[in-house]
Amino acid sequence: MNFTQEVISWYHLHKRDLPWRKTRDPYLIWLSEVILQQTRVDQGMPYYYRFSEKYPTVADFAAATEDEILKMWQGLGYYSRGRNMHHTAGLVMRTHGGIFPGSYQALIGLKGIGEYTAAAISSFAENEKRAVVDGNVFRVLSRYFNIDTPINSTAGKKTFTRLANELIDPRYPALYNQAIMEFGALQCRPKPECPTCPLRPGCLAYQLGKTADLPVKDKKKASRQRYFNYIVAQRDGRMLMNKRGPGDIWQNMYELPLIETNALTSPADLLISPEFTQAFGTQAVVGNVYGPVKHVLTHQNIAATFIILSGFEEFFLNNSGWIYVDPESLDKLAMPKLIFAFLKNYPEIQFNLTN
DNA sequence: GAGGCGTGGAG
DNA sequence: TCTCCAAGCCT
Repeated sequence: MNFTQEVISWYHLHKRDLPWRKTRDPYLIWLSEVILQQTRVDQGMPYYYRFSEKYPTVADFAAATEDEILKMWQGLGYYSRGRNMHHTAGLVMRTHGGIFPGSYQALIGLKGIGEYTAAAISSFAENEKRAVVDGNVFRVLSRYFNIDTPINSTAGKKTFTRLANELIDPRYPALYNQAIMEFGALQCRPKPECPTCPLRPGCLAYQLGKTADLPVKDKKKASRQRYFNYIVAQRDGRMLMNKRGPGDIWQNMYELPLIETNALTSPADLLISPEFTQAFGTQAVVGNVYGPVKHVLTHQNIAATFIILSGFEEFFLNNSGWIYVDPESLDKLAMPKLIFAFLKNYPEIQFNLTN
C-alpha cells in the first residue's frame, strides 16, 4: 500500500468521533475550522458547541453584534478570528444571499479564510480536490519524505503544498484530508508513536533516525517585556473600564484603565507620572495593590499590576473608550483572560462573572 | 516577507 | 520555570 492508502486505512481504525465531522454544512465547517486554527480540539470543542447552538446559521451569526461575538470568543485567544468571522458573516448575508459558499475560489477571498481553511471547507463540504496543509500535514510529510525545508518559509509552504496535492486521493479528497490531519494529531505527533505506526516501513525519517529533528522550523523572535499598570477605579459601585482600540493586542476588547510604563513601576512613582495625573489628578489615594501578575502572549510577556484607587478626580472623562460600567453589565463585556481572571477573583468586591 | 496575534497543555 | 506548540491568517 502506498502512503495515501496507508493513511486512509489507519484513519478508518483510529478516527475520533468529532461533531463537525457529522455535517457537510459549509457554515458549520467554517465555524469549526476557524475555532480550531492554532487551537487544540479539547480547547475548541466547548466553543464549537456554544457557537453552533446559539448561531445555527450564518444569518444568526451575522445578526449578532461584534461585542457579542467577542464575548462568546472570550478565553479562546486570537480574537481577530472572531472579528473576521463577524465581518465575513455580514458579507455573506449581503453579497451571497445568506448562502455560505463551499467552493475554494469563493472562499479564499473572504476575511479570515486562508489557503488551509478554504481547502478544508471546500473538501469537507463539497469534496473538492484541495489538499489541506496545516501543522499536522507539515509534520507528517516532512518526516515520511525526509524534507528539511523550514515549514515556516515560503519555499517550505510551496514544497509541502505541492506534495500534499500530489498525494491527495482524487476519489476521496475529504477522507484523505481528514485522515492525514488525524494521523498527525494522534500518531505522528511532535513526540511520535513510531512503535505502533503502520507507516514506519516507508518513513524516511524513521529509517534515518531523524524523527525528532523534523519538521524544521526557523526560530521565532524573542518576546518583548511590557509593564501594564491597571487602575481599579469605582464610582457609585460602577467600574471604570476601557475599550481597547486598533494597533495593539486585544483589539476592541475591554480592560481596566491602563497606564503602560517601560519598567516595573511602584504606585508612588506612577501617581506622579503625567499620564496618571492628567487622568486622575493629584489627590488620588492608593489602596491595595495586586501583582505583578505575569501573563504570557505569543510575542509578549506582560507584568500587570492592579492598583485600587480612591479619591480620584475625573479628568479622564474625555478619554475615548473610558466608560463606567455597572456590575450587572460587566459580565457582558469581552475581556482578555488577564482582566477577566482579576475581576472574577477580585477580593474586595464580588462580581458575578460567568464562564 | 517578517512580525504580530491568546491561551492552555505537554514535556 | 522554560520551551514548544495546536486544524493559520493578516498586514
